[in-house]
Amino acid sequence: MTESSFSSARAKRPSPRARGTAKRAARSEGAAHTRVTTEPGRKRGGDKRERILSAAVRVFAKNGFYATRVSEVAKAAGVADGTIYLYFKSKEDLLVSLFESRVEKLLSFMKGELPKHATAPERLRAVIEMQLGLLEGERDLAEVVTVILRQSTKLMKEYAHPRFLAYLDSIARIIQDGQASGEFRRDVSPHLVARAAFGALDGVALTWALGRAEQGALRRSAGQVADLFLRGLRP
Amino acid sequence: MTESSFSSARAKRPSPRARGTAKRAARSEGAAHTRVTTEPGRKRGGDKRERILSAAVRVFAKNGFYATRVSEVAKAAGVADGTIYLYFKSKEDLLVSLFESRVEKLLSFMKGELPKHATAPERLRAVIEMQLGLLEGERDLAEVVTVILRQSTKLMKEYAHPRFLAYLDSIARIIQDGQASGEFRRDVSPHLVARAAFGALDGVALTWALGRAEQGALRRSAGQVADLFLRGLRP
Amino acid sequence: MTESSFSSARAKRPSPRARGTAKRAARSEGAAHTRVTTEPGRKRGGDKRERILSAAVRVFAKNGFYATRVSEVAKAAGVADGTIYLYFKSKEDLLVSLFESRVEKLLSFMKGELPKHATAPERLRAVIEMQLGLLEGERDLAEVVTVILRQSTKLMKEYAHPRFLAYLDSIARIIQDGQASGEFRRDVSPHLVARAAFGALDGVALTWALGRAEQGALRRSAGQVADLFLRGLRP
Amino acid sequence: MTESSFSSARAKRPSPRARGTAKRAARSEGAAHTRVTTEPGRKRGGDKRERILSAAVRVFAKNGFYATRVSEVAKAAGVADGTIYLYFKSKEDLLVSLFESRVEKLLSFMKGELPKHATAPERLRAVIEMQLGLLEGERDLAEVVTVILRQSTKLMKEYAHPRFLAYLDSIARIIQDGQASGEFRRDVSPHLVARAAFGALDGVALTWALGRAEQGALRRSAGQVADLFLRGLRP
DNA sequence: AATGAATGAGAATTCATTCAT
DNA sequence: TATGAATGAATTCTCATTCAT
Repeated sequence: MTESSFSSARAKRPSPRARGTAKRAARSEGAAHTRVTTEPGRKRGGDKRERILSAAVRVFAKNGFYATRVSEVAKAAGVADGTIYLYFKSKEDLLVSLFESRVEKLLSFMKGELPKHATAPERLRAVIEMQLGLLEGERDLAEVVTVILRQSTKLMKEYAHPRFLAYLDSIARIIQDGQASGEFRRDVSPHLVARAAFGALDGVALTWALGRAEQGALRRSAGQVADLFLRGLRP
Repeated sequence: MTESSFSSARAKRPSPRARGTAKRAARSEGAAHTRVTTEPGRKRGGDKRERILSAAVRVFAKNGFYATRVSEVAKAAGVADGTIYLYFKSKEDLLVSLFESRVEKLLSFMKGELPKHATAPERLRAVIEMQLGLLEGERDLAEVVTVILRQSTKLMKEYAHPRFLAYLDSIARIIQDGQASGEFRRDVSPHLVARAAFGALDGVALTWALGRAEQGALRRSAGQVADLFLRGLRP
Repeated sequence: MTESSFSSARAKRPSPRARGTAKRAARSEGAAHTRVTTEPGRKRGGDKRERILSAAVRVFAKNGFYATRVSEVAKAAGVADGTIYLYFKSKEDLLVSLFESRVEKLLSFMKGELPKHATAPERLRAVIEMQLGLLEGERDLAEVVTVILRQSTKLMKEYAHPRFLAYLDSIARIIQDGQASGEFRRDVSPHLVARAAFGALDGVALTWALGRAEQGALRRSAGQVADLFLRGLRP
Repeated sequence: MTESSFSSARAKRPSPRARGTAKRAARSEGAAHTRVTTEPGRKRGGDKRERILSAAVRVFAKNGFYATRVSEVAKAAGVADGTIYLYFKSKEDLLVSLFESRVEKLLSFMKGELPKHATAPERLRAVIEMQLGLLEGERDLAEVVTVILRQSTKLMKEYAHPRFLAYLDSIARIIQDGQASGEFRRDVSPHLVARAAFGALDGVALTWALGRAEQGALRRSAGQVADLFLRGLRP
C-alpha cells in the first residue's frame, strides 16, 4: 500500500509541431488524455513548458478554467499565444497536464513518506498532514485542485476520476490495514472512511482557499482533523 | 440555533416581460442575486419556470454548466430558446436560480426538522442524515450542488460562498452547543469540525454521484459518517 | 402649382386581423408601402391609432428608429405590444405612417396657404416660414423628419424619396414661376435652388432639434433664411 | 481663423490584439472616441484596416448602417469576420472610424486650401466648392456622410455633433470676417448662415447621392450655390 | 379588439486554434 | 522553435412578430 495511487504514466508531452488538425476536435473526442508526446528539452524548452504550467496555475486559480483565455496564460507566461500549442495540445490538455504534474509531485512525495510510519493510525495522520501541508505551500494549487478541476466536467469524469479513485484506494488500504491489525474499529467501510476523510480535507482546503488563506492555518487544522478521525476510528 | 441559516428571501420569480428591467442589469449590479420578481404568468405560463429549472438540473448535471448550451436546456424543457430569457436573466442566472430554489427547499426542510431533536449529537446526526438523504432523492441535484456549482467561479465566490458559510455556521453552532453542554469535547474548533463534516458529506455525495449512485447507498453511508464524527467528538 | 406635392393616397390603414404571415417578410419586400387598409374606427379605434403614432414620434425622436423597441412604443402608448400590429403592419410601417400622417398635415396646410400669396417671392418666403414654423411647433416631429427618417435607408430610398422630390418640385415651381415673371434671376436651376433651400431649412432645423431648441428661434431664423435666398435670387 | 476646426487627433489606429484592452471598453467610456491605438500590423496586416474601412463605406452606403451585417463588410473586405474586431472595437466603432478617417482627410485638405484665398467671399466660395467637390470624388462617402451617419443616433449626438459644430464654426468665422471687413451684410447671424449653407450643400449632395449622381453635376452646382449665397450676403 | 406570453430567426462578438513568416 | 495575425465556428441573447385566449 505504499505504492503510488496515481499511475505515473504520461510523463511525456507533445513535441512542437506534432500538432495535426485537432481544431475543435476535442468536442467529440472520447478520451482527452491520449496525447502524442516527445522529449522536449533540447536546448531549454522544458523551461518554457514549466513556465506555461506555472502561469496557468496562477491564472486558472484566479479566474477559473472557463473564464481564462489562452492568451492570458500566454501573457502571464511571457510567451506568444501560439507557443502554448507547441507544448500542449489544447487548453484542456493544459489543465490535465497541470493537474498531473502537480499531483504527481504530491504523490511521489507521499509514496516516499508513508513507509516511514509504522502503524496505521500514524500513516493516516501522515496522509492527512501531507495533503493539507502540501496544499498550504501553494494556495493557487489548492484552488486548482479543489475548485478548478471540477470545472471541466469531462475532465473530472474521464480523467481525474480514476486517479482520484486510486488515491482514495490508497487511503482505504490504510484503514483496512488498521482494521486488520485491530487498531481501527471494524464496523465502518474503509472506502467510505477514505471518501469522508478526503472530503473533509478537501472541504477544509476549499474554505481556506476561497477565504483568507492564512499561513499556517491549514497545518494547524490538519492535527484536529486527524484527531477527529483517529478518535472516530478507535475500536 | 434552530433558526435557518439561509435567508428564505427570494421566493419570488420574474414574470415574463420583466424584460427591459432585467436587461443587462446584472452587468452593473453589485450583487447578482437581486432580481426583479413578480407573480408567475397567469394563464398557463405558471409552470414554465419550473419546467425550465428542472430541465436545467438534468442537463447541467449531465454536461456541466459550461458545456451546456442554452438551447439544450430549452429543448429539454420543451420551450423556445427565447422563453428562457423571459424567466431568467442569463444562463448564469439560471444556475443561481436553480441552486437557490433547490437549496431553499433543503434548508426549509432542515429548519423544520432540527427542533425535533433535543441533544446536540442527535441534531448533528440529523443534519448529516438529511444532507445525504435529500441528495439521494435527486441524483441530478446532488451533482449540481457538488460539482456544477463550482464551475462558475464567479457564482461560487459571489453568490454561493456566503450561503455556504451560513450553512456551515449553523452546523458549527450545533457543535458549539454540544461543547457548551459537555456533550462534545472542547479541544476542536467548531467551525473546523463543521467544514470537515460538510466536506466529508460532500465528498461522499460526490463519489456517489459520479459513480454508480446506488439507491440507498447514501442513506446507509450517512449512519457511518455520523458515527465517525460523533465518536470523534466524544469528550 | 398650388396643388399638393404629396400624393394624398394612403389615407387608409390596415384593419385589425388583416395580418398574414408577414414575419420577417420585410427583408425581401420590394415595396414597403403597399398596405391593406380598411376603415378602422367603429367605436373609437381611430383614437388608439393616433395614440400609437404620437407615442411613436416621442420615442423615435428620443432614441432613434433602430434603437427603439416596439414594446417601448406600446408602453408609451399605453397599449399591449400586439395591439400595435392591429394598426400597423410592422415597425417600419409605423415609421412610414408617422411620416405620412405628419407630412400630410404639413402639406395640406401649405396647400391652403400658398394661394394667399400673390408673387413668387412672397410664396417662397411663405414656404420657408411654414416649414420652419410647423417644425417649431413640434420638436419631436422635427427630429423625426430631419433625423429619424434617414435611419431607414430603405424607407428613405423607396418611400420618402419620391415624396420628397414632389415637395422639392413644388418649391422648384415657385422659382420657375418667379423666373418666368422676371422676379427671380434666370441663371440658376430652379431645382437646384429648391434643393438648396430645402437643405438649408433642414440644416437649420437639424441643429435646432439636436441643440437646445429654444422657442421662437426657428421662426426668427426663417426670416433671415428667406431674406438670404430672396436676395440671392434677385435678378 | 484659417486654422482647421477639426482636431486632427486620433490619427492612430488599434493594432490587432489590442483586444482585452478595448474589449467592451466603450460601454462605460464617457466618450466613445478614445481608443487605444498602435502601429498597424507590421508584416503584412498593414493595409487590412484600410481595406476594411473602404469596404465599409461601400456596404454602408448601399444598405445603410443598421441593415448592414458585419459579415457583409468582412466579405466585401475579403477578411474573416473576426478580423474586423482586430481593428475595430465594434460595428459602431467601425462607423465612427470611417467618419473620422474620411472627414479628417477632407478637413486637412480644406485647412491647406483656405489660406490661399484672400477675401471672405472667395473663402466662402472655396469652402462650398471643396465640400461638394470632395464629395463628388467619392459618391459612397457622400452617402455615408449625408445619410448613414445620421443612422446612429448615439453617434450623431455624441461623436459627430461636436465635430459638426466645429466645422460650422469655421464657416461662421468666414462670414464674420466678411461682415467685419464690410464684404458681407451685417444683418444676418453668421452661425445661421453657416448652418443654412451647410444644409444647402448637404441637401444638394443628398439628392445627388440618392439620385443618379452624374459626374460633374455636383461641381457645377457648387458654383450656383456659391453665387446664391454670395449674392444673398452682399451688403 | 386587445392582450402579452411565446416564439425563433438572426446578429454581433468571442476566442481556441492555425499557419505563414 | 517562436510568433501573433488571421480565422471562422459557435454561442448567447434580442426583439419583431404571432396567436391562443
